[in-house]
Amino acid sequence: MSALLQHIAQYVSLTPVEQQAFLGYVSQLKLKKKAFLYKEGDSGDKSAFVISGCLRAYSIDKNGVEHILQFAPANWWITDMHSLLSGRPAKLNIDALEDSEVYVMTRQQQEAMFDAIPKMERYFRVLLEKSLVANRQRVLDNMELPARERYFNFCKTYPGLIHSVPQKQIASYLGITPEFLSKLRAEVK
Amino acid sequence: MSALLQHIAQYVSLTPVEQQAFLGYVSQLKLKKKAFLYKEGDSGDKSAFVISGCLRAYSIDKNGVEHILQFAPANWWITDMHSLLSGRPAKLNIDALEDSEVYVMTRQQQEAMFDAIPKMERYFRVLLEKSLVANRQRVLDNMELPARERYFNFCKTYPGLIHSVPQKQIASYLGITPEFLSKLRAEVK
DNA sequence: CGTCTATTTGAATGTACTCAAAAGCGGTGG
DNA sequence: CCACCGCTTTTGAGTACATTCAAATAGACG
Repeated sequence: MSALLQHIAQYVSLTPVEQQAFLGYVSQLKLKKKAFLYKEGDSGDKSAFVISGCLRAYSIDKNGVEHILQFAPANWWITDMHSLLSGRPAKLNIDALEDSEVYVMTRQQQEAMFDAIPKMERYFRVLLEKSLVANRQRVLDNMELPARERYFNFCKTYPGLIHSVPQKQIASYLGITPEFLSKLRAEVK
Repeated sequence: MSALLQHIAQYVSLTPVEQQAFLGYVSQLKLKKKAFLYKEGDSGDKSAFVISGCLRAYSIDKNGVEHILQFAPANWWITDMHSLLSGRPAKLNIDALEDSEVYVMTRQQQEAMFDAIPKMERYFRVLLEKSLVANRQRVLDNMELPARERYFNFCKTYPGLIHSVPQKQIASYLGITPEFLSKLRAEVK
């Protein structure tokens, strides 16, 4: 059974017919390491559910520095939500950190899907609630904690990622420079 | 007609019967300036929709410093979503910046309401999408922009708040000290 | 009015950044 | 299979943005 249907089943119970119908609104896609789902300026009207592998969403600031907004390991959704809602070109880049397999759903498909399977409103409503909690906590952490403690928190929260993604990218997620993260790590040892 | 029903009508159309039913799940409350909806440690199992006035949600860090996570002027929802979802005691404080009037809905009422009026899933799903966009942008802004530009952005985004809330609190929202905000403002003039 | 809080200003400090260079590591091709 | 190339990580020195602490001034509210 599809990893996505299993994930959905944690939040709402769909009938077999609804499950089949749902799968009609998504398509499957393989992304090689470093391949993009989309880049800044592209359409960005889709979201992806990661079956295996890991994606990331990041922006590039006016000095050319990358800032990672989100990592998406297996069973996570990832999208440039601003672009998805507004229909405007993406401001984020989304690419694969390793060979990955994802489901893709366009905003059009999603909207049609909501009309066809109203129960799915709840699934996304609940996921959005959880995302919002995590993002708000991240805002607070950035205000309350020094980089050192944000790094410790990251290690606790994403133990899997620490060994699979370059430090440079963890620094980028934490909002600090790779040099500074290196120094933090040095003083811990 | 209630400000809340008007707000809902922007996203989903309820029948008069559903509207009446909906009002059965909320209660109205007046908050004097500085009165709390709840404090850290309290139950926090409710959200509020601001009819008039303005509320704020903030946490207090281990040094006793306040960090404002959200302002809620008229027509905004505000809650400690983490507490709301987990059922655990609030980590945020929510109080009124001025005399305010709000609708209050407990999580229990909300869940019963979702079962009774499934259309309302969409209303909250859409609001959550918008909140998430705003929060993710805030995370990025904190990483990409110096305090000076975050302040300018704030002025553009919340022109109404600048004149009605103390600078101290704007600094707290921006993640800087009131002294530093004062210096930023001085060098602009 | 008088008191309490918010804001301003200044000096000293600290956390994190920039720039530069060296060392480590991984992948790729000869 | 090893050598080389490019990218990541480390280390160091100098710098900048923002904080802390302190004191003076200005404002708001009873």
